[in-house]
Amino acid sequence: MIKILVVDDEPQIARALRINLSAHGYEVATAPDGAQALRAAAAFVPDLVVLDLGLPDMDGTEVIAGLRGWTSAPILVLSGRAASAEKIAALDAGADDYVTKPFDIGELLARVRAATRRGSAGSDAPVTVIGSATVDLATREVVRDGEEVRLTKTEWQLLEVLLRNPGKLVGQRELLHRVWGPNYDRETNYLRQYMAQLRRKLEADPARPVHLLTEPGMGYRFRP
Amino acid sequence: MIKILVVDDEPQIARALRINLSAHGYEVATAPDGAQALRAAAAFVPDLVVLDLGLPDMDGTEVIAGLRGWTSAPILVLSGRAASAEKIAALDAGADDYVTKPFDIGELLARVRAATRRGSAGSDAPVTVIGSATVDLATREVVRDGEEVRLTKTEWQLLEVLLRNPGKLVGQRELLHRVWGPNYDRETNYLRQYMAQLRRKLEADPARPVHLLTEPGMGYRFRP
DNA sequence: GACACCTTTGACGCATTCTTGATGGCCGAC
DNA sequence: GTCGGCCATCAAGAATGCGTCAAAGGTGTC
Repeated sequence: MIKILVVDDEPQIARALRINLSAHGYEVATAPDGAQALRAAAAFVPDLVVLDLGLPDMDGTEVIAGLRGWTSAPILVLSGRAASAEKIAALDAGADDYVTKPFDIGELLARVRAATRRGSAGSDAPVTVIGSATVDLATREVVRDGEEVRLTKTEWQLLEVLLRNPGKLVGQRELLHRVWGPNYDRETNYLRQYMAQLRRKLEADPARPVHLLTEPGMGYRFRP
Repeated sequence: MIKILVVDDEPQIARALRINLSAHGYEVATAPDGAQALRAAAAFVPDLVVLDLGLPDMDGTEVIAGLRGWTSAPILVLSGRAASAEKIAALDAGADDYVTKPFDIGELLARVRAATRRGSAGSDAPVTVIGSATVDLATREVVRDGEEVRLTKTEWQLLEVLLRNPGKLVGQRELLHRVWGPNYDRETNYLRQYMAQLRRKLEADPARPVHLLTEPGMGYRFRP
């Protein structure tokens, strides 16, 4: 299910959005201010963020920057201000769309559809092959030599980040941030522990990995 | 260069858009109606389409459908009609954004940036060629004569600073500052050590570098 | 409450990398 | 011609980071 994080300090709007989005099959979480939004995003890992710019504690562009530091999920900005300068600042900070209040809920839903459609169409490769194993990120299933392989929640999260960036080096800080949250940036021993488990479950020779590679001092890389 | 196709039947608007987009470094083609737009898109293969919905010959959604049949380039719709139903129809037909006229040109440019940023995020290739080696800063990969070359963290940091300033002289103090931090401004021996390693790994003849050049007493320079 | 499973921590051997020192070549200054 | 500064190269010890094993909390289930 597509996960959406709604950030708005006005309870009525947040509630209305939650109801409408839920009714259309999205999984919704809400946050009332910038700090909680960043924390919720780290825990919830949304596929899209609906962000009200008029938050009490932080500037909207700061929240965008905080999100863009580790996620590329679409950000749809809501704002009462229609000034072009505001829109430009938000879009250039990393937002994907900008809607001025009052907004039509149908239009907002259409923009959400447009944003998620693009996000999932481009880089979604639901099934990945790692040696003799087949990983399906959509159904959360791993089959290896005909046998089903069980992965824990943490193992899935870690594997998913790597698989969604095929061939690309993913920094250890980024991995820790996206799997364990912002407060675990230094716990590289977690990475060692879980990478070893993934290799044991997926690689033909766990001691000599071919697809889940270590880049010492920097991070890890999935090579197709 | 990023290519944009502008589709508008009003010559003034088409001209204004062409001038503004060209001034910002885009390559622009224009088409005055739907039929020519589809033909121009096939020939021009744009990275983004700015599409006016009020075309004389075809309905806007038809044009969108015609484009979506074979390209996933972002489509940014312009329209004089602000009705939500229109917007929803266009977005669900495959458009990525919808701007109502009259529009602010700065905002349009920001939306163009946002759309192209997302599109190019996946396939952006900031690859640099050093002799027979190919350096990809995004994926942190170096391939030389078909073989993969491994660089350490420090080597990457040093190389990245040089590659991001192609042709430019980078002072030794700046290099030391950016790679090792503010307390190493005088340790020029580090630079010698690591420049030698980089040349050994990248240059055809490490003793006679062609791309990673020393400027005695000043710093180093990457020549493409 | 007992059990199984997952997560979190700690410790150790090992390989690689970083740091440091020493040597020799090139070039301009004197 | 000699000297001193700057650079390239080589060769160590020191430090860091990784993989692995093992075991202590935590959590949910039966």
